[in-house]
Amino acid sequence: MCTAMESAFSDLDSSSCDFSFPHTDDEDSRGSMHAASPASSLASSGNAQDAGELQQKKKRRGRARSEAAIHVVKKNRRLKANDRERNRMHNLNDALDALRSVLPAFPDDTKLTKIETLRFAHNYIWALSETIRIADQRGNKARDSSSAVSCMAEVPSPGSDACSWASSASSSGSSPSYSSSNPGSPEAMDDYGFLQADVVYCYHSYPGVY
DNA sequence: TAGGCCATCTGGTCCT
DNA sequence: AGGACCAGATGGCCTA
Repeated sequence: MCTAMESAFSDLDSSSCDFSFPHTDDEDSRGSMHAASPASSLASSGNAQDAGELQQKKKRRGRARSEAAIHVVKKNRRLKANDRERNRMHNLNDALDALRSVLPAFPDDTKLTKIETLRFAHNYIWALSETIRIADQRGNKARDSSSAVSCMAEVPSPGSDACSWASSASSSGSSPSYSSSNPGSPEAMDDYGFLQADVVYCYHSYPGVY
């Protein structure tokens, strides 16, 4: 948006602050800067009052210049901070994209919003955890009864059709409600129509969310 | 046109 | 002092 402005300021540092000053008292006094030589000649003429005024002018000019320099330094710092903040948000968005990529996809290919991505991931992780837990339970039972258990990985792999798995997931469009309750509670999953207590999923593979 | 989502800017606070 | 993080403000874009 303000790249031109950024580039304009990006290579500014405190050492290069003598130009590009905003409008200041200094500017107003620049006219008198050029008129300084006559003034100095006046001072050298022995007029003590004029000499005092000249000193005052010099002081004012110096103060204005340093204020302007501070202003530019501050502006430069702000622009650098803006740049960092932009990068930080880009990184955050990249992480969100990475998260989206390992979540089951919806058939209509609508990109999940940020909040949806986080909530979906929250539920998805819970579902996978439940899968493991239930599979473990089944495994123990199977061992006890010496019968083989065939596991079907029903939890969709990343990028697969989430709706075949979470049938009602898209029923609320792209704005699924979110249960802030304990992820371990079944009602937390109901929003997406995920795992029900009587449904057994076998853990197949963990998506590589980082 | 209102509302939702998003990117960006900004100032404040905390941490190293 | 400078960077990271955060939350509020603002404006643009899109959709119902």
